[in-house]
Amino acid sequence: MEPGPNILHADLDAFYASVEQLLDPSLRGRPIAVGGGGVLAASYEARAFGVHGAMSGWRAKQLCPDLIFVGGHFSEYQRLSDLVMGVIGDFTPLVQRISIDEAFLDVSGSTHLFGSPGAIGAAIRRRVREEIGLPVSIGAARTKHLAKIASQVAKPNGLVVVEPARELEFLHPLPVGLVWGIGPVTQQRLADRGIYTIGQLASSPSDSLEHFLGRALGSKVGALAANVDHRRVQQNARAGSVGAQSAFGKKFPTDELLRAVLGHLADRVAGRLRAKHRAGRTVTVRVRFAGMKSVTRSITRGEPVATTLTLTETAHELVQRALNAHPSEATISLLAISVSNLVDQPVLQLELPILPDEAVRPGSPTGSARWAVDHSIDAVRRKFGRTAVGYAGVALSEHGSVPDEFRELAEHEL
DNA sequence: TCTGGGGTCCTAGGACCC
DNA sequence: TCTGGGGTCCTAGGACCC
Repeated sequence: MEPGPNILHADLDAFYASVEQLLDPSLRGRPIAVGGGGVLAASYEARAFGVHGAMSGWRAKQLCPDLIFVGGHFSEYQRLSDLVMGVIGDFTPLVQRISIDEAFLDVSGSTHLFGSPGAIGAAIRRRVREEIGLPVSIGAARTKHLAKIASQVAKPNGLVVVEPARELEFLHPLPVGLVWGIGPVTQQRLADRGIYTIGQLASSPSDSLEHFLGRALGSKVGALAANVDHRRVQQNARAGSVGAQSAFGKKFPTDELLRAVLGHLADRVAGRLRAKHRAGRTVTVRVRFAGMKSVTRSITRGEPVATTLTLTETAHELVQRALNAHPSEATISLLAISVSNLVDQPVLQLELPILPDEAVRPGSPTGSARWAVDHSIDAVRRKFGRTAVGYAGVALSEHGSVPDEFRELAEHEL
């Protein structure tokens, strides 16, 4: 007996923009973009004009002169997303939240209570629309991969159930770009070989697929074509890295610039690590040069890092290394810091005399003093907000055009 | 098409150990 | 002394996703 299409993928439609239209009824039915200088999210009315995320504001205005720009209501996004997840949680405890606007559900244990997967999908959509006021699209299938493709096909504001007997029939006419893991580069490579649909992909010899797609993607595609996707819906996986980046146009990498930007980035990253009671052994920096070419440098240490000063210093050394290796590049346009190889950093450890990242420099605080300073700053910020206090040259630096509240909340755009 | 920010996963080469 | 294979970790780059 065949298992039913018990995996659901729920995806909120144009999430940020839909929230803005919910909050301000005068925006409903009109082309809007969330963001100031650039478009972070566009309503479907705006997308009809070709406006999409990651587009500059003036370009969007060119395409759609009536476009209305609105600022973002960030805490509302999180609150409404939590409400939606709450509705979903009424139907099954097996929920894997992938991002602020997207989740997988396994309803195999719920069908005896709520009916078929299709009925559950319809009920979720109805409740989210009536109780919260947001459109959500849902795909249902036997596997996560297929359910996600189904929800993309269902957009906007639809429901698509892929019955097990009709999986290949559903899949084969669809464009290869819907396959998870096939982006613009691979899509172009496939197009060069005359492959545009998933059906064409499935019927090309698997060894040649692996040859030019790479083994990992090749076997993934093979598994999709053969409908053997064994990934389960998993609850709450923890992040494996924490990072931040800042783009600032072309600038000369003066020591002043490096200190200001890296200080700001390290402050964000280390603060988030501490908030999660985590620390990381590997520090990676990325430097992007004027021509969009970028390089990375990383170092892995014995002791995990979570203090702002140590992270700033480590990042500075790594960036210096990257710059030294490319003496012909005069200007840079982006800096990034990421910390990975994360370990738990129990609060208990804050009181031990020997503490992580004990790198000591003349005239600067020791490791334990750094922890103490960071935690005082964290505490004040929790009470009075981020800008209340910070390291000199960090709190007041205004590098990067994107306000901090916009960061961390990327919405997908298709 | 002039490009924002936070992540994941994979590959390949080299160092090092057994 | 030389050679070899396997495993693990680190580093750098790239593609992709939301």
